[in-house]
Amino acid sequence: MSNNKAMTNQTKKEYPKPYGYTSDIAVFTIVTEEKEPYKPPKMSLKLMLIQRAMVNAEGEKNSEAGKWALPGGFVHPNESAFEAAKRELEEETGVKDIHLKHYGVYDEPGRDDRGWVITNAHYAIVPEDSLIKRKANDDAARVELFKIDEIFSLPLAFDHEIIIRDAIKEIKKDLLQTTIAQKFLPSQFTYSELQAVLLTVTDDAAIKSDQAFARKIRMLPFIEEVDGKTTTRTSKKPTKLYRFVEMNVMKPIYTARY
Amino acid sequence: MSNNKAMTNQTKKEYPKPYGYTSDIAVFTIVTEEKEPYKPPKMSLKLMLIQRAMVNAEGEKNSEAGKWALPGGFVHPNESAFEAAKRELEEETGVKDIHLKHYGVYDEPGRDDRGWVITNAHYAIVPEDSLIKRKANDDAARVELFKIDEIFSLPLAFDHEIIIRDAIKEIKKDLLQTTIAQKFLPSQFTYSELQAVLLTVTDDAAIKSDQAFARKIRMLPFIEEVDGKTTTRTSKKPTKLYRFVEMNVMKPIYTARY
DNA sequence: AAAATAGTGTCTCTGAGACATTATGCA
DNA sequence: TGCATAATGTCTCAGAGACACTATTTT
Repeated sequence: MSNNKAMTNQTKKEYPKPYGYTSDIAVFTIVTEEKEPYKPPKMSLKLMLIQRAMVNAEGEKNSEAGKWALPGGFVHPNESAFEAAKRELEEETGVKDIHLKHYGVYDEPGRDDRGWVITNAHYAIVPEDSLIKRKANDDAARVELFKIDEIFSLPLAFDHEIIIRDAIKEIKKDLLQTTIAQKFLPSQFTYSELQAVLLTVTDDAAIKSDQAFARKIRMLPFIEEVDGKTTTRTSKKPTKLYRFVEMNVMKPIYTARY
Repeated sequence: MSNNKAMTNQTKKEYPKPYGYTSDIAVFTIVTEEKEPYKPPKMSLKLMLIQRAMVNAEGEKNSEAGKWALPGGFVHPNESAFEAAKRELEEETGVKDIHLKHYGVYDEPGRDDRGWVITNAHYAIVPEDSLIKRKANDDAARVELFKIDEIFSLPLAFDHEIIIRDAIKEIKKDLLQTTIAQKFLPSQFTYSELQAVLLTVTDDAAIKSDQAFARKIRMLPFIEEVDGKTTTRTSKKPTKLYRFVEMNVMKPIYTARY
């Protein structure tokens, strides 16, 4: 705000106010598909969706009943949308200190039939087990984890299709361009575990190749070897463990390698 | 939105509605500081700010009077915040088809003394000359272009300090990580012109070095040589011209060079 | 011994970076 | 001629990528 003209207009004209202000959260987890002993994991990126009830508390037919939607809710006036997302996520999953990122605003007129409702979209990364717990807590609403390629054959509520598409784009970008992959991993991990996470969103040959990736990981400035410690959880041969180092990574594309 | 519980709560409880919904725009331009014939340009990134009037149309003292602020205004109910930003920018500068990007939402309770006002922040990239034109059009409000390092010694209105800090961070990131640098350049440009744009936001040795950059530009997949054409606007020796190629760039940091 | 994953040795090739040199055309 | 900018030649070095091979441990 705060253009002079807009300001003076506003104080007399009283522009219409939005009807509602909400927060939605795309809750992602990476599930380990096959985990046999001494095997590197096969992982798969999944999104949590909630099926809307057929009727509301008054027994009236719910809008968008039966369709799948992102968890979320109204922002309280004493909090920001980000705080609301954090609160709602905690109510849903019982997990605190979760990686949460705002990635978009959806305010197209007509996107919600209840009126002018603005929503802030966030994505969250949660460990698989906290979602399983949640599911047990609340069997009233149907909660499911879906693989990325299953989602768009479901009936989705409101404009959640586009919100979910954007969430997927965002998390894929962030997984490859930032160090958030660590949020899906134990604090100490093997090269093949990091590789499995990255392979959920990329086909890049340099990441696919085991040897190439095992070599590469040691020269990444934001990853360091955990001295001496090994694990056998991914192979029979004891394997080196790595950890992320706190660091801001920012390589210009103009100096990258192609 | 659309958690079942939140939904039913809301339809009876009528959560408080925001008082206002606004759009702010951080308008950036890159001005050519010295331009002698046959010289590569020295460029500098600047941000447009508006000084708030002392009194409003009713003659009352304006809130945050005299302080510097981003242009912006209230979102109309028949448009999105992005459209509002586009409209307001056009009203300000008279320029259409401008690069505009949403980068943040500011909704902390108490950020605006008029009440619960949510603002969407965008940044825009406009050619230098359109801002000069605008300045001439409207001498009622003081409009100035400031260098990045001058901004934070100014008195800034509302929470615009943090909004501007984020804008600068965002545009710096985008300049180095995407191909938006082209928005500051003519459609055909020399290596030293692109270099000058990038040097407004980075010190990277590989970009600073003339020879290194001149070589590098030819192997960037998203830039191609304009065959045969040359210009002498940056040197006495005729210089090759380049253009951007439409392309999605996305190199994982895990395969970058360090 | 067989199987499976981790990790290294080695070779080739590309490109980064540094430095020197050449090319061009104005003043 | 002198100068400034553009562009190339050349050398060295690091690392990518491919392939083969070794290492470790379980069954």
